[in-house]
Amino acid sequence: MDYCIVSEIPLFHSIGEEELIRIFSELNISETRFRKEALLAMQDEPCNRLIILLSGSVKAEMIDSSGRMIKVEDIVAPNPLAILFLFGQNNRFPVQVTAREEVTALVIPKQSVLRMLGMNQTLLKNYLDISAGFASRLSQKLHFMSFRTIRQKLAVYIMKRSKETQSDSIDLDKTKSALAEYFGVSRPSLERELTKMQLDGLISANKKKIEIKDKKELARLIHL
Amino acid sequence: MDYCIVSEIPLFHSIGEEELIRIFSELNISETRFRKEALLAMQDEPCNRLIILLSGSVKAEMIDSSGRMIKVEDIVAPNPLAILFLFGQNNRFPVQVTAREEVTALVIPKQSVLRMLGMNQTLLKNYLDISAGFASRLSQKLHFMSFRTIRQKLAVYIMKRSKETQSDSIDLDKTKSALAEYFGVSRPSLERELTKMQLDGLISANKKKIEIKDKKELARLIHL
DNA sequence: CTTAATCTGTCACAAATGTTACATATCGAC
DNA sequence: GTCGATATGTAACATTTGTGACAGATTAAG
Repeated sequence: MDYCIVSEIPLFHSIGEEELIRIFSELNISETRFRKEALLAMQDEPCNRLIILLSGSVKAEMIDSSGRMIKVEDIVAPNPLAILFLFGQNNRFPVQVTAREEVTALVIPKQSVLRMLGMNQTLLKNYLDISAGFASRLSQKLHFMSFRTIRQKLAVYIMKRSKETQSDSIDLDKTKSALAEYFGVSRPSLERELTKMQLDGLISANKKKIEIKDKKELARLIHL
Repeated sequence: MDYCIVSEIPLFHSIGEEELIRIFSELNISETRFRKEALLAMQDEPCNRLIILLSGSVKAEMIDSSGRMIKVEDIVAPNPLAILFLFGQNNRFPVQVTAREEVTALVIPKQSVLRMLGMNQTLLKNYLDISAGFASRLSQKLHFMSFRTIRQKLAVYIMKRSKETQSDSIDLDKTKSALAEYFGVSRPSLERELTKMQLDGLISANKKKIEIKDKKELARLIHL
């Protein structure tokens, strides 16, 4: 295994090469390759190993018993998957994970993860930081979902993106269909609201670019 | 501090008295008392300590800048609070935490938590298990919110409660107003849907008691 | 460049939900 | 019990959102 690649993994940040080799040598860690469309984990399967992507990307989906899929998230290297659900009482994968392309991944059994975290304080801190990051995004999404109207959700989304890029003009990274899905609303409804907001002079939207025209009103929308 | 009380705390489960005393003696841990309505943590305040309730209970609320409150959760002793957000980059309390009654709590600085987790494998496992439990509930609530219609949400809620009590008849513990708030819908809309579901023969609702009449159809609603 | 697939913008219409209002019922303090 | 506060049940009406459909635009593959 290549130290250059492994040291890029957030979980192993700031850990020296010798220390890393020592840790790896003591544990049962394997590198596995998955083809496109291969299953890395099935929904409801016991979550007994940590999977960290080394290259490629996967999609996580929820399947209900009627077979309908709900896309949950995309995960790209070098991130871990389902790190929040590795431990716990009845820990099962909440989603099905499929390779979107050729994927290589590190697979570490749960027991080894536990030992590993006890071996190195920095590693432990990394693990906790990464977990907190995921938890924070989960919680943010929940907060986001609590906004009632599409207009409010758009306001939140636009203001957040604008803050991130320090600009009154934002570029959509996802397609509008994906955005509608993320919002949990239908695509035409999202389009309609974008159009209305443009008519109302709140924003100016063109293709994948949105410009903020009335920051005050957008802020007001969010705060009730 | 009393070992009997401390050993009831999930985080310290299965840890012997001497070991616990050793751990506590090395760390900076304090016991604090809060009066009713006292603030244990403010929203957006840096989350630099772990707070574990020893007795009493608190409520966690989100406040937007218009002052509107969204009740998030009640936490009772002997549970920890905001354990998921203790670490991470820009870790702040996502909610405001207020004592619902007289409360005593263990307060452990973040650095001490880190050291503590490195000192004892069982403690580490407990911590990770507890975190996973919270993450799992968060994820479940998100899944719950993703159901579109009020009827679906009611179906999920009723079926879940029915499973918990092993009975086709459930009692509401909250008022219907509170339930509506939890669902993120208006009270009259919730009432209307309950009435409709009764007319459709799915349930029979009276005061705070709901009986399941058509389990098959309720299950179908959930799975699309 | 051509073609097929996907994404985008826009309708008209249906369905779900919110709002406001009011009457009644229930609960708690006294 | 009385009384005020809160919870419940219901209605008419307004608003928001979903659905299905369509044509044009954009993108990716060949």
